[in-house]
Amino acid sequence: MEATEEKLLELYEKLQAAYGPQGWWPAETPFEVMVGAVLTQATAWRNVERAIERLKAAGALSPEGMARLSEEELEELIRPAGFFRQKARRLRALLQLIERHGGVEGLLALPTERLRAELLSVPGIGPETADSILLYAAGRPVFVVDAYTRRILHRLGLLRDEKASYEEMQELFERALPRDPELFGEYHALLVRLAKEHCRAKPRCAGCPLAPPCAHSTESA
DNA sequence: ACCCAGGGTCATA
DNA sequence: TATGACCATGGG
Repeated sequence: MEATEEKLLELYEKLQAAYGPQGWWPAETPFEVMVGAVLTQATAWRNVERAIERLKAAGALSPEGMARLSEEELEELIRPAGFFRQKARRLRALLQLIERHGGVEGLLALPTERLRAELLSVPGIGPETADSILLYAAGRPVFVVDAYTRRILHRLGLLRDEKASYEEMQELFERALPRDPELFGEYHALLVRLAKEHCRAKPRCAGCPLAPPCAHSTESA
């Protein structure tokens, strides 16, 4: 096994030992995961929770319930999540994809590659949002890459070229790790946790579970 | 008052 | 291909 792959496994074990299970994705249904995946784009999860709660209270946290809303009503409900006009459009486009496949179950039953392509065809759903849905709603062994992932890999010196694409980084993880959706889900959540816990902590590296050089430090190793 | 969140799209060059 | 502007709310 290559050195990089071993380090990715080591990192996972360290994070897991430090933080334990993260229990992602916090949602009761696959549809709720999909909605949350759109709402959380460039948005603090706290604000997404408010929006989700409002949708739930309005009976709009199901495809049927959401379909009953006008675009303006949907906008108003999700307002706390920010970018609410864009996101209302994106949710409605996602809803149409779901309806075209006879419901959430039908859509999520598609083969992984096909499902990914269908999700990416929805305006406003990019690689990370699509993969979050594949992993956390459909339970597929797909690794979710985000800005934190790139930053941390870079700091740890695990990125060959600085300009690795999303898919290249994804392949890196998917090659290094056992193809287990449970593990992928925890790993991604742990990377987010690491960033949240310590990136803005003061003092900066207090309690960081990683050996120095600290993975999230902006200073070069 | 500034910075940034569990991104993605579109217009320029 | 590669930057920048834009979307918008809420907390540090």
